Amino acid sequence: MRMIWLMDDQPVALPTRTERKERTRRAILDAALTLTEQSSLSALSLRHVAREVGIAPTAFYRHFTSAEDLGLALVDESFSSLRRTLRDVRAAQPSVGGVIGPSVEVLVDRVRADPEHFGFISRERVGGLPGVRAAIRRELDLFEAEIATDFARLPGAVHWSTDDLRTSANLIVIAMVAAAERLLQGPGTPAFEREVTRTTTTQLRMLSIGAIQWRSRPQDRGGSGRLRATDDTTTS
Amino acid sequence: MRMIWLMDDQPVALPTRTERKERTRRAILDAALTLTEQSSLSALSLRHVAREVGIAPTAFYRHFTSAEDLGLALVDESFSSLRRTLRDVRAAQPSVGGVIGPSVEVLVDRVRADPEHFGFISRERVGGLPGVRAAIRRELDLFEAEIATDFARLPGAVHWSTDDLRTSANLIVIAMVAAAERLLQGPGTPAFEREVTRTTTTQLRMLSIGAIQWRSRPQDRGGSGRLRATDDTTTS
DNA sequence: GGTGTTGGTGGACACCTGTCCACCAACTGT
DNA sequence: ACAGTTGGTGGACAGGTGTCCACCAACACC
Repeated sequence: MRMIWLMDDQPVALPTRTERKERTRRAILDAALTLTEQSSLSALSLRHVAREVGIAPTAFYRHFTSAEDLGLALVDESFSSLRRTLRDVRAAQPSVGGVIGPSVEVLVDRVRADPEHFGFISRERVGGLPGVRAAIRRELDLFEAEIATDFARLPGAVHWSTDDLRTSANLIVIAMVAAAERLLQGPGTPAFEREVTRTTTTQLRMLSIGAIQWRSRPQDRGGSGRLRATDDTTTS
Repeated sequence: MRMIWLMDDQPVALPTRTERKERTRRAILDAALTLTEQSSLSALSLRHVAREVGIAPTAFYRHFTSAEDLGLALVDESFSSLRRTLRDVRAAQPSVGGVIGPSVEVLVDRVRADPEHFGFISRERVGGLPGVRAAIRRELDLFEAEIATDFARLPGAVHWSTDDLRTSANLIVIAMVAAAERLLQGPGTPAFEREVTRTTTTQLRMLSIGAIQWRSRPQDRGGSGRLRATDDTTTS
């Protein structure tokens, strides 16, 4: 920010060039986000965006080379906050069971706080520009891998196959994506949000119970009916 | 079909008017399906469809009142075959565990046999025309309800809460939708299909194990570690 | 055999689309 | 103080869009 002083000694903030560029860049991103709310990025009109922002259509190219470029920026934005928050949550909780509740709550909070970004992700995740779709899948895969790593740290996990780790982590990611979608498509009432939170938590708990049972099976087929303790997964 | 006989006594099939109408209707549906393969229905150009079919743009309105109308017809088409097939599978299998394998195989087969329809569903399920989205959700909800009913028929299910029935059925539907999407986005190789089949089957088995454990909990909290027999869910 | 119905035509309408271009004013680094 | 850089302008381009309209040929029915 560049300061200049007028005659009456009042400092006036004059935005520097890079600041102004960043500002219209933001405006473009925001406009794109609101305009794609009802359709998809591939159907986004560049002129529409320009009109919304208040610039000439061609000025768009000073910031993004294409709609796909814009989309990738939006993907990055959308995930960065969620990724950070969830990582914090998982780092703070020692057990897998303990991490479920807070994780779902974080997800619901983030989606509520920023529906446009998550709506964008949910829409572009399937069908849209291939590059954007790929970027989103990469983020979700990363997320899945982190969950699998968490699982691998569980006591007794050394004997679980890598495949099954990924498979169960995948289902968890799927359930969370589905929860976000339900949240976005349903009414924004607190009651509905609470219901989605409850349902999703239940689903993840069921799942982790099943996963733990499942994996003890291959090396203990036909053994006694006695199963591993599952306290980890029920402590909220 | 109206038959006419030429001089040399060869019967020639002359399509009646309604048959011809039905034929171009089909052509429109097919064209719309291939044209939306890369984008969404809301971005579908009516003129493009007409060109593909080989009719004048305005002739479209003789068959559908709008793009949404077309979309609803496609939703109906897409689900009708799957719904029928899955219902047969579930009717033929007495146990929930036994139904998982065949169900997943049916799903994979149907998706492979008709990727255009399922791609359409997967894309329009989120973001697109609201009416179409609602129709798809209705179909999935119906499917979820049927699964919940199956669960309710399990021995010992009388004590399970309706909510938990729906919650677990919901996750099953979610996992199957996700499987279809993975199948559609990944390579069409048989190896990949087998892997998706295996992964999804595992997920559904884990899930049903977890669900069974879960529900026995509320009325038996703090009991022995002994759990219900789960043979149902492991017999393929 | 005549008549109403109907699937399809083709032109015209007003408007919207992405991208190219020359141009400009003002901020920046020296 | 000056020259270069840069964010933004506005017109023009070739084309694409949905929808309206009058019109037609052929099928269906009585």
